[in-house]
Amino acid sequence: MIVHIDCNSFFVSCERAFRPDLRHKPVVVLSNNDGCVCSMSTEAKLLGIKRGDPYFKFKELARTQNITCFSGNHKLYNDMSSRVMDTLRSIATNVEVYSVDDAFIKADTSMPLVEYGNFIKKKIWQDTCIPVSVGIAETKTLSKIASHFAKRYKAYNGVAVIDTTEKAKKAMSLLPIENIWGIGSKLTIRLRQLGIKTALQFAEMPQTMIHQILNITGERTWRELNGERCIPYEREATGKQSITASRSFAKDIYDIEYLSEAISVFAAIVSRRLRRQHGKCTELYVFLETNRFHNDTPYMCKTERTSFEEATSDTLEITSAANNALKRIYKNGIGFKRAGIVVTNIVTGNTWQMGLFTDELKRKRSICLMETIDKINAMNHATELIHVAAVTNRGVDRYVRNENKSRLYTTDINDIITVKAT
DNA sequence: TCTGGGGTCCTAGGACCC
DNA sequence: TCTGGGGTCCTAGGACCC
Repeated sequence: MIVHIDCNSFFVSCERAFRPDLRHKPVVVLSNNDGCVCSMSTEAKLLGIKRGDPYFKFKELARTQNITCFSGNHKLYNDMSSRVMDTLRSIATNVEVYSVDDAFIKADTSMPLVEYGNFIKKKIWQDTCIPVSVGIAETKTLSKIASHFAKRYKAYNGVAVIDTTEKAKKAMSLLPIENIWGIGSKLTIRLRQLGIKTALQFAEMPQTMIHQILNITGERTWRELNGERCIPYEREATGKQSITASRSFAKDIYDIEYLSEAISVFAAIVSRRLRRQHGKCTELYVFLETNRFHNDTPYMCKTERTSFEEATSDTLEITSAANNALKRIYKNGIGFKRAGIVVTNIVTGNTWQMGLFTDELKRKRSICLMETIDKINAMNHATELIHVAAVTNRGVDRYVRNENKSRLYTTDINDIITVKAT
């Protein structure tokens, strides 16, 4: 059996772990730039707040209803996530970390399944103060459905097990298709046009029909609902195949100097992440985007691709290539709301294709320089001590709104929590 | 005034080859 | 006069996820 563990309102729960006074109160965590809702507590949901709602539209409601709003503090959430995953690893040997707030494990236990689920839930709460929902079923897709029910219906007390065909059918008959893992907005529209409304109706569609209207991914979902395991179980997280760094700005940016500085910060971020996974890239995309929500100006997204002759993770090389790409797509007089960098074609390990004219000495020096910079920067969590000259150490944050950020309770010694005796 | 960021996988269609 | 067909590889973009 496969166990799906899903943290409840994860970002909100991370904030609450250090602010127990906020339990049972409406809380939301906003996206970068205090843009829209990323995570909300049930109490906030009951007040009508939905995931993705823009902050400016409910700011007044937040004030009158005493909704606590946090800016995203992703360093904290990532650290809390790794604590949750560590607890899971102490329980099972085959943890698949699926995202920051959910994971799969294979049930390897003699315990009754509901008891096992409760044990996991309790242990994570003990270790991290993060509430989770646990779903157990034959396939990943069904275990996702189980955890969905565990989260939404109080009677389950956070643990739901689907271990018979009858239970699977019952659960699926109550689940709208758009809540199936793998069925997004486009497929929902198409399926609804065919009169398919519930997961059970979808699962009972004839295979010939599935072939006609779905691609291989959709078919896999259909098989999984019918109890056939076909989404592979990936225990070891492999390195990323692409790494992105991007931000929306608080206002439209017209100045190429500003953009260049942001792009240089992104270059440093992706280079560092590349080196952290012992990877090098050969391809780089730089993109600039105008505001999608302005009706008076046309939406525009310009992307420029660059490739490196030899795979690299050198900040200087990536920064310079990214800035050259920026110059090629920048247009004077256009205000850009978002910019970013993506590196792909990542090779990992010590073997990679060398360039024809590689300067061996230069390459060795570059590796040595990057190692040294990483070591020095690792000594200070708050700001980077060493960065490319064009970049201020305020990073991209100077263009980004971040008004209600909580402290780095778990990763910065200066932010560690103080306990008062009463 | 104000609407996120970081990923994966799949596929249609173009480029290219013989 | 008459102008192929089949295969592979690559890539941009779509769809989906959290």
